[in-house]
Amino acid sequence: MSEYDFSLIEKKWQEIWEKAGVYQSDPDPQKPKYYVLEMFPYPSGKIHMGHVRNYTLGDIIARVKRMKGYNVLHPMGWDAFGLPAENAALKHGIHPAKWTFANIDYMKAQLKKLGFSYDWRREVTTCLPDYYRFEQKFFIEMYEKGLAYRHKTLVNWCPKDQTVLANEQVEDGRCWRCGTEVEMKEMEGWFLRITAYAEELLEDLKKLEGKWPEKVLIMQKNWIGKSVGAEIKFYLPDLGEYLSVFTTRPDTLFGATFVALSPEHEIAKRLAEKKGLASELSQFIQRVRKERRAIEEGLIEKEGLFLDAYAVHPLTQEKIPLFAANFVLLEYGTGAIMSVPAHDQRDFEFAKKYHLPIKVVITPPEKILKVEELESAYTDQGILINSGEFTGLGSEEAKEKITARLEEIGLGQKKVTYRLRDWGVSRQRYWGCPIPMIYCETCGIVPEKIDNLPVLLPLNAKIDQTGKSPLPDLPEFVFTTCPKCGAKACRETDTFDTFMESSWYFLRFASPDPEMPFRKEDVSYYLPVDQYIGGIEHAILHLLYARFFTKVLRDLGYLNFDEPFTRLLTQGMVIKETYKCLVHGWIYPEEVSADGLCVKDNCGQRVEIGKPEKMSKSKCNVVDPDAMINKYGADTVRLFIAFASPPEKDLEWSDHGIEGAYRFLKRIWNLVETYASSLKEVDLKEESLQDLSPHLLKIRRKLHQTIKKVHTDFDERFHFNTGIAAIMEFLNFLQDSLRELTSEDLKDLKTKILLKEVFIKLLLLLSPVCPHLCEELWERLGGRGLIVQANFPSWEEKLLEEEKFILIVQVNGKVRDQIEAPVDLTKEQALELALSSPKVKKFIENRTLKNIVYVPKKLINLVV
RNA sequence: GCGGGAGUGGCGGAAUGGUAGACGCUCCGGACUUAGGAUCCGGUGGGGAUUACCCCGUGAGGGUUCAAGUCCCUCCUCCCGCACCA
Repeated sequence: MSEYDFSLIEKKWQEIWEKAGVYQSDPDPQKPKYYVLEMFPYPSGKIHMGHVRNYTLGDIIARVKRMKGYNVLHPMGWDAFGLPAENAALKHGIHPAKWTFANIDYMKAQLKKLGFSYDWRREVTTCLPDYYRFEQKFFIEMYEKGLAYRHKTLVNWCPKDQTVLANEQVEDGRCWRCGTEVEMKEMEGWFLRITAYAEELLEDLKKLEGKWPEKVLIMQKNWIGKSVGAEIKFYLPDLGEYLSVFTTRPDTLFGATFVALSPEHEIAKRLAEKKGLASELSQFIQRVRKERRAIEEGLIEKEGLFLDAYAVHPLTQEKIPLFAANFVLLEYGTGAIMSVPAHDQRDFEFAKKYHLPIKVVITPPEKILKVEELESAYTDQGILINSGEFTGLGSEEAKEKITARLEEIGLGQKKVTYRLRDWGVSRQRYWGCPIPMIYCETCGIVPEKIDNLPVLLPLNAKIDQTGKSPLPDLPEFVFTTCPKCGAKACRETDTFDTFMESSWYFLRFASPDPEMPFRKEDVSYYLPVDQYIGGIEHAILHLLYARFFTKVLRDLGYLNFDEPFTRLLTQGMVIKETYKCLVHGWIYPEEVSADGLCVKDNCGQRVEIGKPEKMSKSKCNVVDPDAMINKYGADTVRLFIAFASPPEKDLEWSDHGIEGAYRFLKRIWNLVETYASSLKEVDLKEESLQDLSPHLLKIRRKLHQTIKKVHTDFDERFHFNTGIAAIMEFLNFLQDSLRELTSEDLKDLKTKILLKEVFIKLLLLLSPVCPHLCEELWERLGGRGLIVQANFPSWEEKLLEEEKFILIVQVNGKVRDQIEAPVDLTKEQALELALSSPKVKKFIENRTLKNIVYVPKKLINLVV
């Protein structure tokens, strides 16, 4: 009997599988398809445990579906443009392209070592012109449809990365990538009109209910941020024009005692000009821009600048003052609000500070609200008071009626507003896809001709220490001719946000065609993605953009479906405990002595064990996948990861835990190896498994119960941890049972056939998780063909039925006895059995039996 | 503040309203050994009786039910997301 030599086995089978092309998939209308996709990685250098988890989960699903007869598409690629490549260029003087491709090579080898079942023929690398040329084409088509436009706005600017950031890429006022505080800057850039799809993006979330995590749906919904209300016009006598405000509470209109504008609002600027307040306003603007972050955190009070002007209330004709206020956002609604201090907390605070009138117009039904008693705004709905002819109406009704009145007199209308902003896609970066636009002095903005695509990213550029993009300084890139008039013209030197690439890569996988982005027939066969798997961190950005792209491409005639990802699984993080020394801060586990002291620099301080956190270098709690593969093999790593916790929860890495997984595989290996040679030639005929001895029947029954359980857990629930537990449980049971067999028994053909069935099916069950080990043992057992191409084992429904069961006898709901009984036990028989138990008797004597509840095949409860 | 999720042994985690703690780890004991950090066997929620008996136990408190970790109400704690969005 040989030992479990995982490195030999894994290498052997990886080569055989690759040679045989067992994971290749091509469209086949005769077979049902299943597209399982894991979020492709950024080639950062080497894979981390988060990747291993993500791809292990996807691989198990892919393998199970393959065993279930699906034509499984399971691809992998590289999200290869991005800033880290430029940073590496700066730091190590290596070209971003060289760095990126070296990383891809390395990481690809790592993925191969883990035995993932990818169809590598379909590999997509987004920094290759083969890929990004089509992205340029899509952009031009969007431009021609009015979905892409150039626009000057206040943008989020990261001073360190020297680039613009989308709203989505600003986290807590900091750059999502480098953590530098973000500044506001006015800049021109390209935008995609995602807001045109806001309603559909919101509405279609309903199609994903029950298939995507609820959390993700809610996050998307909030991000889109639909509000229904009214746009209301206030006349400005000073300018002789109207100012529009947006409100969700037109029912509070009579309580409006002032109007507030964003300081950046162009009407604020014009008014200030007229009133001689221009310098005050521009100072105010500068301050607000700078303090924006602090304002949002509530660290700075609400502040305003009185514009020395009044607005006319559309219904009362009252003149109310006009302020530029630091809490009014330019980007939302109309950039101006009607302020109702009695019923909005922000307006309330502002009114208190500037001693503005507060007018109560909504009151709860129980008690009339009085201004003097207000300590904060009353923001609930209620009954209208002090509202002219609308007094007495409920809020909901009043919203309708007041809006209708405004519409009649032409001073307002119903209005829907979204929080979602258009997607700014320009980045002042080098390592990205060039934006295929040209600026011509006579023709203006002209898209590059489709035939001239791709606009190649020049690879001869040098990144210098300023970190700025070298593209504007490359004359051979910048200077070109106008596609329209042929005159000298300049290219756009910005590149696309890398989220552009990840917004359609899943389509390219289905059909990596050199001539077109994808063949329509391939995409309509494979798409949408049946199961998408990735981290929750992409709940908004990537998933929203990909949904948007899908809808745009549908409207451009490329696709015939609305949503790209039918089901979504967001896996939890891989976390590990941390160690903290008072002197050294975070330290490595190796730096902690057995008695819990820090041994770094002989420091000797007590070490605190921190709670588990996401693996990171700075916290010294990273576990390197390579090291684990070398120590235990890919199968063990995969097994531990799948077993340690359910997919959507965080997984705590445990050095002891992986030992346990390794132990389990060695047990399987030793067990199957013990019998392999004697069973290899045995012909597995299921028909000869009738009339088994009770002992063998018990084994067979347990096997079939396990198959069913694993099927449910692996194929329906995606709870791999419990499925694996069931396999472990079966192994424990099997070893106990085998111990009872004599050497005579083992010579019996029937026994041998049964054992062959047991081992063959056991290996099949485990094979999606540990394919290498199972393939090797499958071969040694004389399994037919390759296990990775075998079908999922079936189970016999009638075998699941036991003849006997353990009757739980409860008295008043408490378990008092357990009695073995036949499954067809009637209620009367159960009662008789229960009453005959001395343990039960003890609890019911001297009491009257009031009720008997019998649950067949389970329990009987005697109520006394 | 709003929204979502979670609180179960020493730990990770199991339980269509029906035996709480499957499975794994840890720890303890034993076997085999020159040795074992290998392997195998047994035990391992708490308390008490110590043979096979009882009591308590799923964040806290109520409720529904023959029966509650699971359903309902109130509260507490933790994690995550959003947050001056008018």
